[in-house]
Amino acid sequence: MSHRATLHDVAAQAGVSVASASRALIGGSASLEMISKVRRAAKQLGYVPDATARSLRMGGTRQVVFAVDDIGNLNYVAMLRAIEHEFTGAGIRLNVTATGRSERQTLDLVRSMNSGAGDGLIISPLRVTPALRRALLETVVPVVVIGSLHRDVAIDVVSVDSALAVELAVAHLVATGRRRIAFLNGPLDTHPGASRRRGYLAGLAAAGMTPDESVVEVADDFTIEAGRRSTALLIERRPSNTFDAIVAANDLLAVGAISTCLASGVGVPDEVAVTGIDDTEFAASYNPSITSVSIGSAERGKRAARLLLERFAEPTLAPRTSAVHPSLIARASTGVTRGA
Amino acid sequence: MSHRATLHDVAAQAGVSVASASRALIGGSASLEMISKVRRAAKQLGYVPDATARSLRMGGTRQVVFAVDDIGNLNYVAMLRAIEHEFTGAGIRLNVTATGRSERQTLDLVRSMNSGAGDGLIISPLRVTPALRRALLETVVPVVVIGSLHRDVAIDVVSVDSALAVELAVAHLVATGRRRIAFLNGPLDTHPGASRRRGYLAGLAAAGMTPDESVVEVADDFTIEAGRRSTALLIERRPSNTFDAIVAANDLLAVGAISTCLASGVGVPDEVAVTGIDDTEFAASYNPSITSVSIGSAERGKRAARLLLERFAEPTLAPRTSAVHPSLIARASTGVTRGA
DNA sequence: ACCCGATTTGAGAACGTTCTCAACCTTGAC
DNA sequence: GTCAAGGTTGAGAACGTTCTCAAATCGGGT
Repeated sequence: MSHRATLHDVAAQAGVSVASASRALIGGSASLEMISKVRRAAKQLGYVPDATARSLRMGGTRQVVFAVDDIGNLNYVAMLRAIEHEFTGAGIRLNVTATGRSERQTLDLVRSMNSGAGDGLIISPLRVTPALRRALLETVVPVVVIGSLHRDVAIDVVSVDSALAVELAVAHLVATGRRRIAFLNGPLDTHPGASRRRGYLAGLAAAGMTPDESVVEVADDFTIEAGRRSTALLIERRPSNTFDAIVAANDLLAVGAISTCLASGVGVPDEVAVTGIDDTEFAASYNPSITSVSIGSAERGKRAARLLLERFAEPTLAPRTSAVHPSLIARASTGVTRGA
Repeated sequence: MSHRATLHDVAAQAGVSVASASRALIGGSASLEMISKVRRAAKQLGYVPDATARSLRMGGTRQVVFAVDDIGNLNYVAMLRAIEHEFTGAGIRLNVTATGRSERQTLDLVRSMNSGAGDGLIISPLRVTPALRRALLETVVPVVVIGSLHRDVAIDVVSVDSALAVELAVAHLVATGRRRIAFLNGPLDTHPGASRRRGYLAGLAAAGMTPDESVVEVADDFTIEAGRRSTALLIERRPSNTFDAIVAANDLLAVGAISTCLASGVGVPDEVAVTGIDDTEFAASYNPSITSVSIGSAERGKRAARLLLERFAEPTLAPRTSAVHPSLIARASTGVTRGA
């Protein structure tokens, strides 16, 4: 096994032409004798077709890239699983890459699509910069964005009303008797950060409450650690700036908020109720279990995959937008005891 | 832009031969005038080299595959990050694929390496079946296994003494005064499942305790849900088969154990202490924070990446094994209050 | 026996790149 | 003015596959 057997070797071994060998293996018109001869030779040599050569000839790797900012967020894992499930049937391999937090890395990835990194791209970017928007538009393969593009560009999008998600959380807290609702947001230069802030303000307005910036904290990332640090700041400012609830912009921030509250002797949900967003497994399993607004991560992944498959089949389709509706799941962190 | 510009187009635009265009862009011997001419033409046409064609010609995609059973396990995310970090410097793209729990899927993936899915494979399999071992040996590209192969095969391995990890947990529980230590294991047909069971028995023996199978449960997966179900069974059998500690075979099982204990009114750590393994972010952030044995996931990822890079440079190297040592991090779930 | 249509086969092009090789041009030394 | 050495260029092969097209073979109907 000094070197992989090629189709040429198989053909020679079977005593037929390369063209016939290809047909026999791939299923073109070939006699039964030819098929069995070639199959035998292929098995004997341990022949495995070269995907690179096939891609070059056929024009198209059967690979789709899924790009995500933080692979450690279970939110994206749910999307990933749904997408993978949708593609395995179609014989498409999914290539997951974490773009990290640097725009540079994201741009490199998007541009690499033009050099044949895959036949399509599903991307869920936290930050949509003008450069990224331009890069996405210049991509030669179809792209589906999970999130928002801020502007009307000719790209398929699966979106969710992120602001509404926060409004639902605020409404739930108001309905369960909370009166001073703090807000633990993620970075404002991200799409979720910006729209969730809008939702927070809208939610307060709907309840006839006036916003108070002294109970609003902006974490520098959507992570547990960032949530911890920002929550500590919120607690420090009490009791002069008091609150009886925290709306966190995602589940990881909510976990950071709860753990910091408890460590500081602030009872959850007795003194402070906490809500998250994403409805990850993390939220359901935490102690106390965390009330969270589902923004349909699995559903969004599924839809993104289908949009891409449809575009593969029909490339001239007009760009489409698919919206998923958020829904709140009440749990112990807002005083709702779990049913059986 | 009906169709991507090729090197041929660039050469025509610049009025030179394809060979010269290639040299000018790649850095072969070429005059300054040639370089600037070709660069200009390339920019003008928006030329991006085709990775597939280059791979075919050069023999080798600059891509490495990382295969993992459960991408939802933060343990693997830590490995992933470390591996990615190691590769980005070398200009290698990492292709992550979750093989799910089916052996079939894993085998397909490993075999796909022979058709050019990547230049190397890092795999962390829960179950090493004879078929998988054979497939790994037949792989034409270098493979690094994170875990264990059960047998002496000519493949690079990064291992950790998984049994010792459990022994450390048992010793810690004994040292903190626990006397009846239950064991919440994962499936026995997995490598971690089997070796952690050995560690549990060894740990008990070292403390002069006799094992009691009525306080041992085997979950059918290394997940929170499975941990919940099995812990419920353990609790059901109390108080006739009582216990004051649970050693869980990983952090997810530990979370399932704690949440089920608390839901059943069993205090943690007062009545029952719980330990996990993997030292994931989950363990550190849970309430109570979970004592866990770190098995150096990030370190193992880093070493695996380096082993692979070294083998790329020196393919004839003898197979090596690199071992990481486990270490226990004590937290609240065993009654240790966290320091500042 | 002959011919027409249908099926099977083989030779070779093509995908886009890099690399080998020979031809060409420059430069400088005698 | 000639020659050698060195650098630069272009033609074409090669990577391994699929596909087009024409040649060859086979079948049956007269």
